[in-house]
Amino acid sequence: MAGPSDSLVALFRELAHLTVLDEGSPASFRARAYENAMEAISSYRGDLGALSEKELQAIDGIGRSTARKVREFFETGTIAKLEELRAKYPPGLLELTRLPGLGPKTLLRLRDELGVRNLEDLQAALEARKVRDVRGLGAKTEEKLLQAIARREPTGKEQRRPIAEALPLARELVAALEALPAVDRALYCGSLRRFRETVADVDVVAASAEPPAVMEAFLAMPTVREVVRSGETRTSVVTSTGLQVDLRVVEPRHFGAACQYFTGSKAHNIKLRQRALERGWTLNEYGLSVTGTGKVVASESEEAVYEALGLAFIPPPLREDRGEVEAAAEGRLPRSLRLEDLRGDLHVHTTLSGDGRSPLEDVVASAAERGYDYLALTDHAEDLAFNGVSRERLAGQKTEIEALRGRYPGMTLLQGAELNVGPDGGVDYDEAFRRQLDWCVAGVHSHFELDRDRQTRRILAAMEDPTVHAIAHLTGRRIGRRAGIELDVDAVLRKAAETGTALEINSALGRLDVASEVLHRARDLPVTWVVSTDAHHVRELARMEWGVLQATRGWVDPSRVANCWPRDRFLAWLRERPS
DNA sequence: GCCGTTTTCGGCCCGACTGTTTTCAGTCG
Repeated sequence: MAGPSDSLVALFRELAHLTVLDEGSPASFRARAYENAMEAISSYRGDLGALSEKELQAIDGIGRSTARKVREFFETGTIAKLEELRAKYPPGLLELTRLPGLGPKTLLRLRDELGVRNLEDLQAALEARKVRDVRGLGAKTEEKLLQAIARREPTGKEQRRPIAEALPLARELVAALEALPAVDRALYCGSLRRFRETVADVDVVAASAEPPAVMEAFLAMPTVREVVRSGETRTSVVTSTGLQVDLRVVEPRHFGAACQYFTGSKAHNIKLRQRALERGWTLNEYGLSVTGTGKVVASESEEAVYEALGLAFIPPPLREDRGEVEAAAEGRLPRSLRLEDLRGDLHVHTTLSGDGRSPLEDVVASAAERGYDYLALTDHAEDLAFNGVSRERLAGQKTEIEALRGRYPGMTLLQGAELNVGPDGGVDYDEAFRRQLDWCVAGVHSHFELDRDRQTRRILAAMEDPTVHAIAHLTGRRIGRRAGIELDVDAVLRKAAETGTALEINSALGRLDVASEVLHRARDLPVTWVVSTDAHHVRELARMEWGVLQATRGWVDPSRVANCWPRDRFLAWLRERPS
């Protein structure tokens, strides 16, 4: 959803980055204020450009200075302060801040004392062994920086990885750790547990009474390619895929506090620690304790930490400092979705689709095993190259479904299709044929290159079609591989509220489409959602758990999720739709 | 730079690891 506020957010991100360098401090309060402003800007629903300086200042996280910069941006297209910093710290120098191990203080000292202005300068200084002459730096630092430069491209933390890549690895590692006799429990934390769509690294916490044994076994795991650093309780490695993994080993009695701590986000934890301080306590990875005496208030479970702080338990996907701490304090957190809330799956394929891998019978049997009350079969409609299904074959499937209905009386089977949204919003077959189907989802599978206006009109047109019940994977993005179509998201959300057309939350890890930012943006709008797996194989029916986390992250209330409704209500909703 | 107030300046979160120190600063998460 590219719009003016997105470029504004990007400018503040750059401002924060440059300010850390300018002040020579990663803990710069000014930089943090810019980051808070970023959050305030991106979560503001409305036209920021229409607000006066005074109105801007009324927004939490925006003060006099930021308000002025926002106005400046809308009036001139830029921010003078940013231009000034850009001139002071050219891109070549800025690039060096991405080198692991090189912080702002050292970088500025290298610039002032050795005249380092870019990567080439630094490399030359390192090779000439001049860096060791700078006070506070030595031969080891030279070695470390040379290595950091050498492996700059493929590994390390510069490149965020899609969740679809990191999550399976994290699960394997956790399972391998839990299989160790020395390990009580293990859990992946960090941004992965918060269910961010990309991650810079994987954080794993393990509970053990014998940390050295765990570290030794961890370092010996086959996936470990390189050891970044290793201590008694904390170790960082790079895996064979280039992903960094940080393992923290704690005593079992500290497990909950450690998981809380390492799950973050940073901003969420800062809020929590402030709350602890107000109560005369200190919160760290070992627990919540009384400042001074060290008497433990809570440490064994995350639940206990939140409870002691007077907060409802905050599910990890919500921990982004988007107002969840305040909401938890006031008892108005959204009721999070649970897997068992889902009463049916409304987007699944069978072998009828060219890319489906499980036959109809198996798909229906698996859905029944999951205890679903209803299931919609949605094979690809005819316009999709290779994989699409003709009217005749769809009619044949209807007969098969009819026969299966007798065998699964407890589950309502809906015959549907996944329609293709054409460049102008038209969909497959003809209206009379589509009306014979029980349930249609419509999604974008082509023409990703159209401009934002046309894409928006295209989606709005599909939503107005009375035979379209839901829009599948709204943008068509593949995380880390293909950007989705650009859309005026607010217009789409308004249309969804107006027409009652549901928006799908696609559970495939590579999609997670609708994005959580958009879900969050819609939190107070009367939009109907469906959480679907888009399964092409029976094992992919299990993806529903990811859709649940995605919805949670987006503050989606289960009362607005159509496939959380009991069958009677769901079917009544289907019948009621205007046509 | 924001916030809040005992209104206009002071506070703003915490610890491990590393490398360079002679007691700690810088970086990272």
